[in-house]
Amino acid sequence: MHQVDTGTGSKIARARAAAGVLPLDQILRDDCIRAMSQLPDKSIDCIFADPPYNLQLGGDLFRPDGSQVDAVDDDWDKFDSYASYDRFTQAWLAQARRILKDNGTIWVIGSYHNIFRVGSAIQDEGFWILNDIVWRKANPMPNFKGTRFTNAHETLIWASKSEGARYTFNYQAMKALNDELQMRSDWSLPICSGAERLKDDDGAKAHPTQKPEALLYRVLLATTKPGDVVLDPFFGTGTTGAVAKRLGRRWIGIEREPKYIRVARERIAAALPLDESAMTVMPTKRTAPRVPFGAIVEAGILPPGTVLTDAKRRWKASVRADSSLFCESVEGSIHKLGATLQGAPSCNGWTFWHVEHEGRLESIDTLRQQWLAMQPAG
Amino acid sequence: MHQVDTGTGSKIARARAAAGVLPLDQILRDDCIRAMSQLPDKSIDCIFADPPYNLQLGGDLFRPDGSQVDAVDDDWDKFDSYASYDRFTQAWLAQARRILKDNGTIWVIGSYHNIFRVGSAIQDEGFWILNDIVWRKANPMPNFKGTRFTNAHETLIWASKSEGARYTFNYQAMKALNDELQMRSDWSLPICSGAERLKDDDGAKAHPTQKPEALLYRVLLATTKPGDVVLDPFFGTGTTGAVAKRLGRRWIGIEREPKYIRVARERIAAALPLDESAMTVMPTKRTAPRVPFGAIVEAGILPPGTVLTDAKRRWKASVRADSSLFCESVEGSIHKLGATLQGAPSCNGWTFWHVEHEGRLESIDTLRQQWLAMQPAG
DNA sequence: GAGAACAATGAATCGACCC
DNA sequence: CGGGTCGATTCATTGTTCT
Repeated sequence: MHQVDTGTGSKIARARAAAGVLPLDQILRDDCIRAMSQLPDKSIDCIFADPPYNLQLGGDLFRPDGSQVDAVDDDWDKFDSYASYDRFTQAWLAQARRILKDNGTIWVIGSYHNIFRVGSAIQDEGFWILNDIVWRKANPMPNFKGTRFTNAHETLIWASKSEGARYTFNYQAMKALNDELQMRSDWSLPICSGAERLKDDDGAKAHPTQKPEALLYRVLLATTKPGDVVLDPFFGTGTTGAVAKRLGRRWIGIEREPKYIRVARERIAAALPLDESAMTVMPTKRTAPRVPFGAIVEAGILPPGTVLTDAKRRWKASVRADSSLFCESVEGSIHKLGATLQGAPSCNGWTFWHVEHEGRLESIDTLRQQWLAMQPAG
Repeated sequence: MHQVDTGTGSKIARARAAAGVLPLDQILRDDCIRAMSQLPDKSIDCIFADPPYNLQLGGDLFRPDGSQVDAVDDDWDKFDSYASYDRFTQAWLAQARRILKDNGTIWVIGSYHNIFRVGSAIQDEGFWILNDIVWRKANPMPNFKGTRFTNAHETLIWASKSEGARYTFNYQAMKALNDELQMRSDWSLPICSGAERLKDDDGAKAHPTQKPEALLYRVLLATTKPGDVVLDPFFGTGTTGAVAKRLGRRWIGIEREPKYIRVARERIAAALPLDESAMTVMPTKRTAPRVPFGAIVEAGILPPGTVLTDAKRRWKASVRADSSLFCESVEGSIHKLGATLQGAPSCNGWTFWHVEHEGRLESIDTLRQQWLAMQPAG
């Protein structure tokens, strides 16, 4: 039997759960599968799950400046094999499915390490995938060794219990949140840092994978109603609980680590429910789109092989397939090469380089304007 | 035996394939599994696959009892259907793996309908996922009913054949394409439309899921070298072939539908290869020729006794005749001493050490460039 | 006190080559 | 295979210290 960790009243809560009454707004200190197994059938409106990713990291990783990356090396993320991870996934999803209401939905977040296993298991359990959502990280950690693309996103799966289910989707709320445009399946949000990031007494991060509240805010606002019961079987430091409380949803958290529970309990106690009016607005920072010169080349506006020149035709350079320029034996980006040729510390390649067009020179910055005008909004 | 569909010379090409010579720059009109099964082991540098996600196709080929399945079959529930799709996926991935070179990589694109099955199968076959890439569609089709988030992206998986493989990744080229910032795992590109979208004589789109050339452009530029052999087992109307030809890569396409083959062949014939100079990309510095520091000293560019310092002049070290450095009681190579002094695990001595030149500090890396420029070609 | 410079850090499957 | 050496490699944001 799980232990209801509410500080007071845990025996009462346990008895209630056994009697089919939900332990609302509480953290259950237990293994998630065992804790879920004690909750009644079809009693939960929405499940948000952030399971271990099974990262399978190798040795230590150092930044170019020599500092070491603080990796996720916790025991809870270690599995012997894909098969063992799959068994774990199937087991907790089966319980999740049992306790979910027929019109409830489930969210699971993961990365390429685990999300394909999780997605397959969700389908195999009979859930019906409604969307996969990409959380595009505004400020991801770079790839320090230059060996791959910067791993700049995580994936969420949103699924109903079955194909025909009548799930909750607050279409208008999402549209309002997105400047009256339909909310898309890619969400650009910063990672959790700064004041929001929970710290231990010694200043170290309290949990290695704390999710931003803005992410949960959007999830719960989109797919639950006020008063709905939201369960998070991998509660950690309680982002789901804090946001649920703010949005006037009921919540249940399951977490094994007393350390995380302590932090979560304090945090949620301090969270203030929002006014009804405040619930519809959540300022999201918008960043102006940066146009890489490469986009102009990829789009075929300025094909590789095109010759560029400066305004006074002192230098000529050719565009290459990767949008770098070369001029005799020198090469580099539009900015770098412009700087090198002039012997300047820096150079705005957009205004420096020109292309012959109808007999006269045209700055490539005008091409950038054209390209921007061609782009659909969003 | 597949049929080599080149218009002329198909018998010759078939004979060559059987003899272990690849049917380069050709479309094989055949089922993809059978066609791949006739290609030699470890012969392909890169595979790009856009497998179908309509589940009938899996059933069409792999229903357990061998019978044919129509588009809609009530007896054919979704679990049988997933199993069938998984068998199909496993079968073509196994062939793909066999014909892929040990240092080759595979790309697969899909949506939430199939990508989780495919990703799991990729891992189960022993491939090692390097990245998952999100193609963020700049102009997706809206969700007309307002029942879900606008499905505004597709997912690509990029994987090497095994964990330790030395795959091709043109890091600097990608960085150049993204205005000197690391290329991220989310790519914002418009969907294929307008003049690029291939049409039948009656004006209908020639293929339902034609991919934009810009997507393949980035894929091939990032993870293949000129002359590499790229295989597309679901060739469709030949986007992979057209871009491969443009970028100076060899290609092999496999496609069953004569209608698509006809369109693809015309399209690729019309594609123009880039000049070799335009095809060149920023070199990865890891493959640049190595210059021993001793050569700089021997050449008299930096005579023994010269004093070097780091950029912030925190340390001073003297060059000895054997090109080692010493600083007080410590000594070592330019790299080792830099690491030791900083207390870092490693250090690039070329960029760490500087020399006073005309009143300002100059990195010894510029001396390396000078020395390289002095050397006779070859 | 304002602003500049510096330091810290985030779910990461993060090198190549010779002996 | 292990061990040693060369030497390639980071972006956005937040917080702290210095001028």
